[in-house]
Formats: sequence, structure tokens, C-alpha cells
Amino acid sequence: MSCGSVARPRFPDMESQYHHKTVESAAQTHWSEIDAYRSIENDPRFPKGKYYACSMLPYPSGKLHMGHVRNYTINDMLVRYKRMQGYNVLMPMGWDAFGLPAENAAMKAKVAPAAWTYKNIEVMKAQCQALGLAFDWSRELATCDPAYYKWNQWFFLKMLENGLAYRKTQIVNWDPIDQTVLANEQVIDGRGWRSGALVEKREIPGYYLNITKYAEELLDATLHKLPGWSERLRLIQENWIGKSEGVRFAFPHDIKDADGKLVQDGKMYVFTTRADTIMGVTFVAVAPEHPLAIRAGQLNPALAPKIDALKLGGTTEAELALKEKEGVATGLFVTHPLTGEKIEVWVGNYVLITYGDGAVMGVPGHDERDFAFAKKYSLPIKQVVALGTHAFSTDAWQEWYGNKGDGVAVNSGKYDGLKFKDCVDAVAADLAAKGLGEKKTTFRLRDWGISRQRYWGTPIPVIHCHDCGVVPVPEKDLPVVLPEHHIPDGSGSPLKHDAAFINCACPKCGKPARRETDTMDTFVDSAWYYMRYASANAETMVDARNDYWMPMDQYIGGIEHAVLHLLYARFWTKAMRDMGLLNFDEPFKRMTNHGMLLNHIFYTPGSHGAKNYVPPTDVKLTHDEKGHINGGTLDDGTPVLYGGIGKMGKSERNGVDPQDLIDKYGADTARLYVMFVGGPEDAAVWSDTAVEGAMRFLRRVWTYCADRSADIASAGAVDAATLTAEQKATRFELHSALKQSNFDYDRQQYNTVVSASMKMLNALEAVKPGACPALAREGASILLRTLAPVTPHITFKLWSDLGFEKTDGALLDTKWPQPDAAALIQDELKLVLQINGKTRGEIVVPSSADKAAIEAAAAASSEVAKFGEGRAPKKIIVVPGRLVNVVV
RNA sequence: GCCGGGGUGGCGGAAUUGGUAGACGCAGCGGAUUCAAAAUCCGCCGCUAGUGAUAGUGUGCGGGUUCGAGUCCCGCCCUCGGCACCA
Repeated sequence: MSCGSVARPRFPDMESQYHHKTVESAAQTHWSEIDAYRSIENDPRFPKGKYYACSMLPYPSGKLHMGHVRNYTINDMLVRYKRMQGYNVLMPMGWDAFGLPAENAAMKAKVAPAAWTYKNIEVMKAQCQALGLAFDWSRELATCDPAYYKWNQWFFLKMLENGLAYRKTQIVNWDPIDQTVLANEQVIDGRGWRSGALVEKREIPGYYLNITKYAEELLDATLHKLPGWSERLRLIQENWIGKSEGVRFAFPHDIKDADGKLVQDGKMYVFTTRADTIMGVTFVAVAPEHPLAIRAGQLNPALAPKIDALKLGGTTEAELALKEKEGVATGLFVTHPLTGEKIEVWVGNYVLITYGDGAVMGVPGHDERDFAFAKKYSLPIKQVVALGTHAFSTDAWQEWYGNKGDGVAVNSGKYDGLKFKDCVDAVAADLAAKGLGEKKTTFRLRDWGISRQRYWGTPIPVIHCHDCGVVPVPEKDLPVVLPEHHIPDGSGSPLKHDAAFINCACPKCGKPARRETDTMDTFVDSAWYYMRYASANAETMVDARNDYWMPMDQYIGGIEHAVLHLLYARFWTKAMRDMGLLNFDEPFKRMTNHGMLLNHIFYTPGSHGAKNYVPPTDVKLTHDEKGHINGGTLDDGTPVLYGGIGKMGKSERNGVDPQDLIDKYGADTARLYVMFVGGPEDAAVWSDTAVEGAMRFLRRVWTYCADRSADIASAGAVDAATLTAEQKATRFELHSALKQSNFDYDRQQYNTVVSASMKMLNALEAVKPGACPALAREGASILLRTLAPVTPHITFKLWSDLGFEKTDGALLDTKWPQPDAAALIQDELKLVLQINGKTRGEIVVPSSADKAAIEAAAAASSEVAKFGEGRAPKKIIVVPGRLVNVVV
């Protein structure tokens, strides 16, 4: 096809202007009519195999927020791209429908959590559809549906049978006025968030899942089997699991309790990773709650309040880092297991009863905390490790004192000269020989307590019988259905007063019994929902379809779930594997943590330093002399103060409602904007004007296509031989941008995919209507396919209006474009010319020029003559296709 | 305090991983079109000096390696996350 310059009439079916509402509703109606996003196992249309991509399921809080839009659009782009490449994709959606917010909302609005939740789901589902997300809704689930949580209960009973679930007492926050258990975040400054009552610690029985059984496997997989997870995420999990290898051993003693029995059988156990420093022990320290501390308080009543005082202060690390090391001497002594020396027992505020045995050996010479403690109370400090020629002094702590890799033992008798590992082995062997200790591995990870004294959750399927004790509900009676009509009033779970729910017959003996009223942690719901999508509506928990789709190829969600949800899901998978329900080890091959969306914060000052937050949309901005936002005014002229940039949220009223965006600009603009604003994993700051820019771009895409619709509909393939030099340059830019875009699609850097598509359009607009129909057609074809995953509606409409559907099939499943290698070859190359590493200009050479020719051209250039100050080139470096550097 | 990201124009960000720093977009400025405005189109746009060609300078700060450093190395500063005084 030749490229003339005959003006052609507009193709009659094309609208000349972009109307997002009609375009989007037409596209969505079409997709829904053909059930475009239903995924079927082993679908023969997709030869490349399955690709399962999933976003963390949302809590149905009312409506979508921008974070959801971003999360789902990333996922949507991915599956649309994969589908066009020939993969059988699955992108399902569901609702994390149980949980505390529904109870709180119910109290406020006097509606049952069930009704509130189902209504929210309806709204949010409609919003997802308005965004054009390619969800397979046939697999939708809500975790509050008995058909779903039945399998929570079923698997819980399996775990109970296997000993993976067990019952023990747990310490909870108890609000004595509301008569209810509080979550940690409901305790503010030690008081209940609603009642203001001082919160008590209560021990009540609850169920635990034995995740620590899998600690070693979880850690090993974290370190070696999750290459698709970020380093950062793996490290967070590694720290959380918290493996430490050391020696657990006892200091013998003859301290007796009030009944005359030896406290802890006369052995005070400690755990240490530094057994090599055992000869440097000058004291031992126990936690204030330790039996020896309690005994010391009994023996010397004057000490008791001082010991109690050591319990004060926060337990978070930030607080602890600032806290001064303090302690109390007990006057009690234990015996050093190797030297037989008497060692005094101190109570220290830096020893935690919850870790290890609640006691530590004090080696002030080689532990920074012990050093600070010893200095404060003038306890002896003894060097037992030497490092090179470093001089040891008790005046101040030095970094190398804590070094355990390079030092050798000194002042340690028979251990002198041993390096860390050998020394630990020798000490451990001697302690073992005396029956006082052994090597041990401890984990920070604790078992997972799943009992909640809450109404809106999965009922724990057990029955309490006066005669038979705790009896599991028989499998045939599952699910234990949660009554949905209650409206909580804040005074504890309504289930406790629901006779119809509570009263039942003991499955064992048939006598009247009481049903358990505790429900499960909602992390149970989210531990395996992604597998239920894969085997939607199965008659069993999961079926063979799960083995087709899982493990998941790509999981996307916020970093706030880096620990709990992801760890529980991994544990749950391994537990299911060990019960023969599936045959893989890890659920998520690749994990992406999308960044937060931020926005500016504005407020007017209230009384007592309170801040009355103002939505940014109400503010007319003011800027300082450097152009930075420094405040603004309201419509009535009231000045507002600038509160910086923060996460979008209700509390600071700086959220953006996606619905407003969809209504005003359309889903495609909203999608394009959230993809363009930054990389998927980066935090992004909201900008209203940038949204307008996204809209502008789509209008230009439409105009480009509309103005050339007749060209595009009638043209054939490009014949490179007939192109003008200018058209060749345009085609070079088009295919270069395509090459970049494909590269960025593969590495999931979607912001530069958008900019590549903008570059394409910028280049293509140079081809005026009628000037070269073939190039206009090729350009539209590449541009529309590149943009299809980002803005599916407008591209769908243009693709079919321009007639591409007839030649290349539906856009959803058409072939992904590849750059034409011939178009990327230029006749001449511009090379950057550097002299002594400084850029001084450029030289133009034929693209066929070899190294010698380039060197000659560079040496002959006027720039070398000018900047070389007459010296002859010493060395010329040629970087093919990029630059040439002349050293003189 | 420890560990891990990250500091690039007025702003969001790019630089295919050692090869023209600032792509692409937003904002701004100048112009065209318009009775006018919106929309649209064209041009300029790191900083300093200069009317200008141009020169110098520039990726948090200070050093280093290299023909060449935003990118690699050493030492700081700031910032955002994660956390366990974990013995």
C-alpha cells in the first residue's frame, strides 16, 4: 500500500468525540453478555497454561477507596496482558465479610451486621464492575456465607483430631463495665475505648493452632523457596519467626518456696546464644514475674514493691530502647554450673517473662545491656573474649565486645583459645555431661490463638457437655450456622443470650449441652479463601481444580499484611498439604505489595490544639516562594493550615472517592491515572490536575483514531520502502516505544507503560490524516493493544469501530504486538561525543560504520580540535550505538 | 537502638542496571484560535552568567574507583517502613 496524501472522509460509524459514559457502559454490557471473564480449567483457547492472579480480598466497609482501585487495576492489567499473550487467566474476587467493624457499625446504626455487610457488598461489587475489572464473578465468595465458613469449621475439627489445634487458657483484655473482651486496638491508655473502664487481664480458655510446629519449615522456605517475594518481605517474615540457636542450661540452687519445696526443682534455667561467654557471668537477672523474683518479694517484703515497679513501662521496642536498665538485688544466690561460684540473682526490667525461661545470665563484658546494668549497679565486669590487639576497658562499651565471629576465649580456663563455635560446643558438652543443659533452638513465633469472644465470626464447632466435657460437633452437623438477626449492643456477644443457638444435645451422650459461643479470628477466613476461588462451590473444602490453579502465580496486597495474613496462609497451606488435601508447599509464588496512596492534609485549628480536618477538594491552595504548598483558604476566605502529606483516610478527611472520579472522568481515566502516578510498589501522592492530564490523553487517543478512521479502516500493511524519511522516523519511534512498553509490562512497571503509550501517540500525531493510511493503521493497532490492559473500555470501542475486530479478532484475545526489528534499524546513528569523559557534542555516522570508522570520525570532529587543545587522541572508547569518548 | 527501603527540577516521576541526567506527565510562561472564556493546537521551561551563540554547574553531604558514576566502594546526614532489650 502506498502512502499518498489524498484526504479521506471520516469513517461513517465513528463518533468524533470521546464520551466516556456511553463508551464504558457499552463495553461493560458487551463483556457481561458474552461472560468475557469466566475462567475454565484447561481452556483450549489458551495454550500457554494457567495464570492465577489475585488481590487480597477486601473488607466490605461501605464503598471502594482509591487503594482498592490501585490494587485491582494492577492486577487487572496483569491478567489482561497475560490473556493476550495466550495464558488461561483467573482473577477472582470476594469479601472478607466477618469482623469487628460490622459490629461497631451495627451498634451505631442499629442494623444487624449481616444486613449491613450484604448491603456494602452489593455497593462495592457494583463499583468493581463500573471500573471494568476482569473478575470472574462466578467464583465470588463472602466469608460470612455458611457455605464458606462450613469449611473453616470442618478443617478446624481436622486440626483438632490431629493435635494441630488445642485448647488452653489465654490472657485477654477484659472490660469490666461492658463485660466484654477487647482487642488490643480497643484498649487506649489502659482503658476500654467505649466504657473508659480500667482494662483487666483475664485468663479464659481458648483454642490455639500449632503454627510453631512449622516454624522451621516456614523459615527455610522464607529463606530459600520464595524467589518471587521481595527481599524486604522475606526479611520481615524471617524476623517475625525469629529463630535463634543457643544453649539452654540451669544454674542450680537451693532456694525453697513457702511450702519448703525447691523453687522450680532447684534449677534456674536460662537460654543463651553466647554460651562461649559463660565464664564471664558475674550475675543473673530474672524477670519481675519469675518465681525467684516472687519468692524474693515474699522473703523480704520491702523488696516486693520495688520488684513490682520494674514491671512498669511499655513493652514496645521504641519505648524499651529509651528505658533505663534498672534492677533490684534479691539477696538470693544460685550456683555457676561450671565453676561452682555463688552468683547473685537480680531482678531486671529488661528481662521478659514471655521469652525463653524469663531469666538471663549476666555477662557484662560482652553484652551491651548487661554492661549498662553492671555499670549502674557497680557489678564486676570480666573480659572472656579477646579480639586481635583490641584493648579491653570497663570504662565504656565498645562495639567489638559483642563480636562473636572473630574473637577467641580468654580468662576462661580450659576454654581459652577456642573460637566462638568450638567454644559453644565445648561448653554445651560439659553442661550436658553434668545434666544441666543442652543445645536448643528457640523461635519468637508463638502459636496462633484463634478464639474470639465476638458475635460476627465463624462459630467454633464444639459443644460443652457436663458429663463428656468438650465434644467436637460431628461432621454431618456442619455447618454450625451463625444466627444473622442479632444487633450487638456492646455488652458482649449476643450469642451468650441466644437460647436457640446455645442449647443443644451432646453428640456423645445425648444429654442437654451448651454450644460454644466463641467465634474464630477472621485471619482464619483469609488463610485459605484463594483456594476456594479455585474450586468454587465444591462439595468438599477444595477439589482437583485447586491443583490446577494453585499455587497462585501473583498475589497483590498491602504491606500491612506482610506478617500475620501471609504467615497464616502459608501455615494453613502446609497443614492442608499434610492432611492430603493438596500437593504443593507454598501458596504464593510471587507477591507484590502495592504502595500507599497519599494526599495533602489540611485543617483549621480548634480549641485545645484540636485539628478540624478539611477535605483537600475544599481548599484553594497557597504556595510559598519556592512553589511548595503551605496552606490555603476555604471558599468563604477562612484560612486553613497545611498538615503535610499522609495516607488517605477517614480520620484526616483526605481520601478521594473513586465514585466521584468514575462519574466525572470515567473508569478508564481513573485507571490510567493510578497506573501513571508511580510504580506499583511506590507510595503515590494524589493530584487532581494530573487526573485531568490522564483524561486529556484519552481524548487525544480518540481524536487521533476518529480523524484517521477512514485511513485505518481501509489500509493494508506498511511497506517500508514507500515511507518518507519523516514517516520512517515516526515508525522508528513507534516501535522503540513498543519495545520499551513490552519490557516494562514484563517487569510490571506500569507507570512507564503508560508513558510509552504517550510517546507512541506523540509520534503518530505527526502522520496527518490521509498522509499514510498504512502507518496510521499500524500505529492505531499497536497503540490500542498496548493500552488495552490499562484502559479496556475506550480501546474496546475504538478497536471494534475501526474494524480491527474483523481482521484481528476481539481485543481481549488478540495477539500481543511485537516491535518490527526492521523498523528499529536507522540509516544513520547519532553518537554522543565525549572528550575526556565530558559531553561536547555529537557525531552522525552511518549505522553500518565499524569501530575504526567511528574512531576516525570522532578524531576528525571539530569538537576534538576545539576541546582537545591540540593534543593527539590517546585512547578512544566506543560504546556501540551510544557514544564515543576521546581521551587526549 | 537494630534491620530494610529511599533521597533526582516548582511537583509526580524516567534513565532496559556503569554510557547524552531530567523521558513521559502535571504546574508555569509565551503565542495561535475565539467577540470572550472553556476546550484545542504550537513553542519555551534544572540552576548561574550572558541579548545571544555559549560556558560553568548540577541526582542529600564529603571522599574514592573509572576514559566515564544518579548507578559501584568508604564515611556521614535526612526520611519512610519493620521490630524482638530475644539473652
